[in-house]
Amino acid sequence: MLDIKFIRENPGIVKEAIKNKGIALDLNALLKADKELAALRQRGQDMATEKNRLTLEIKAAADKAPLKEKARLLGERQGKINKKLKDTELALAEMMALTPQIPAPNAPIGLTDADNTVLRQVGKKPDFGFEPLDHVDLIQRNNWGEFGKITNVCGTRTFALKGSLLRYEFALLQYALDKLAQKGFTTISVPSLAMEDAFFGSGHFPGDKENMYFLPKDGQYLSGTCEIVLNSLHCGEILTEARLPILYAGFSPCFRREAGSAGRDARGLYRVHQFNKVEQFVICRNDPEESAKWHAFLLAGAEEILAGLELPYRVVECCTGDMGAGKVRMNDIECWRPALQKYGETHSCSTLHDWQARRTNTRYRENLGGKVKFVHTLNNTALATPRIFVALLENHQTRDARVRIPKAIRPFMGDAEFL
RNA sequence: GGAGGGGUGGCAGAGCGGUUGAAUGCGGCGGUCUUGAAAACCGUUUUAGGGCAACCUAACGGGGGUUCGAAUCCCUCCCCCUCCGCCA
Repeated sequence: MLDIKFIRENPGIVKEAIKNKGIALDLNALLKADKELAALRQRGQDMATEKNRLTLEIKAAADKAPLKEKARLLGERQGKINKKLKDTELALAEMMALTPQIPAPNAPIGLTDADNTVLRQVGKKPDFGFEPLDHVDLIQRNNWGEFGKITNVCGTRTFALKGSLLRYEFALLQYALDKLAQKGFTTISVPSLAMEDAFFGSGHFPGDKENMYFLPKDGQYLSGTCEIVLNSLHCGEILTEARLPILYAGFSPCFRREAGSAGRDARGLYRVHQFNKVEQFVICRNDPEESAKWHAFLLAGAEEILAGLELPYRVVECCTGDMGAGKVRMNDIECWRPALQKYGETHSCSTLHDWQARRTNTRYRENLGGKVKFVHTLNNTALATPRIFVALLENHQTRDARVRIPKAIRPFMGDAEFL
């Protein structure tokens, strides 16, 4: 969500962003509703002033009846205006919710990930000297998981991990949490259940509703990332500047319906309905330079984790259409998948400036001058399981279908060298 | 699931139909005093929209209603707390 004043003053810039992000929003209709609303507000306010004046007169008057009747009639007219005002407000709010953040000038322009550009490639792709197995074969050979029966019991895109692979999952999550704690993050586990407002606040609603599991008896949704909850942790608050930045390393199980991706990545652990994720989340001062600094910090955090996992990866600059409505900038990290001979997304680092903060009404008071401003928010994956297993198992496999554990993880795995 | 009690400014906590946008205390900010600090004292301190300004309007968990007038009464939803029941 953008500032209405910014939209009034920069309709051209906003129209450009709407076009480049492929958003279905008629900005002219929005501006028209905004004008209508201003006029209605003025009329409503004038009537309220008059009504307040009458009310005081009634209180003082000896004969209240004629004044009361006058006030009642005014109230009727007021009701009509207020109805119109509410309708217009609602229509405007719906359009405002769709207004996109302005993408950074250096973001590639394009509507699909085909227009993303590769920033850098890191690490050496493994040269096996044999035909590598894919992660599903490795799991089945070692009896590390279950893909067949479990889907009969639990549905599509579900899985079970067994034995050392299950232990590996906990080790990796612990590794990521420890790493972030060392970097100054507050580690925090949050519920996967959340109420609608949180999904609106993060920007996942109204657009991405189809991708959320809904629990109709309770009116709650299952979130696909703990960003949704972390983003609302300070909603409605006015923080002191001294409290910023707030760094959260969040953990939660994540749920995604994967609506619209039927048949895609159907094999294995890459795209599943339920997974676990450690997420980096930053709340900072309203300052683009400050945001840029934390963006680099979050990206570096993910890359340090991948370095510890000894995985080859590349960093991608996402184009306008791929980054999502709220984002200024988005960098995906894609890890190498030897079996498919291609890269697959494992991390996503985003700068949103005050776009989410406006939706959650999260603000802070500046030290100097005491001005109240919206905070900036950023987020990046730290580590998501089981998706990371795709790269981890395939890249570290041996000729005899064993899997090597990266040195950094061995302390969490009883110092074992192999799974 | 059953019974009850609550949600008010940065925080604590009054108000329970009419100058209450809101007492009081704490905290914050400015000042007096002091070599400096503390203490004490004085002043100041919600947010949002409109207006050059004086000022006007709105907001006491969300939404709706009653009334000339609602933080205060009614309805409804959400959240928190206590007790009972059930439960990992």
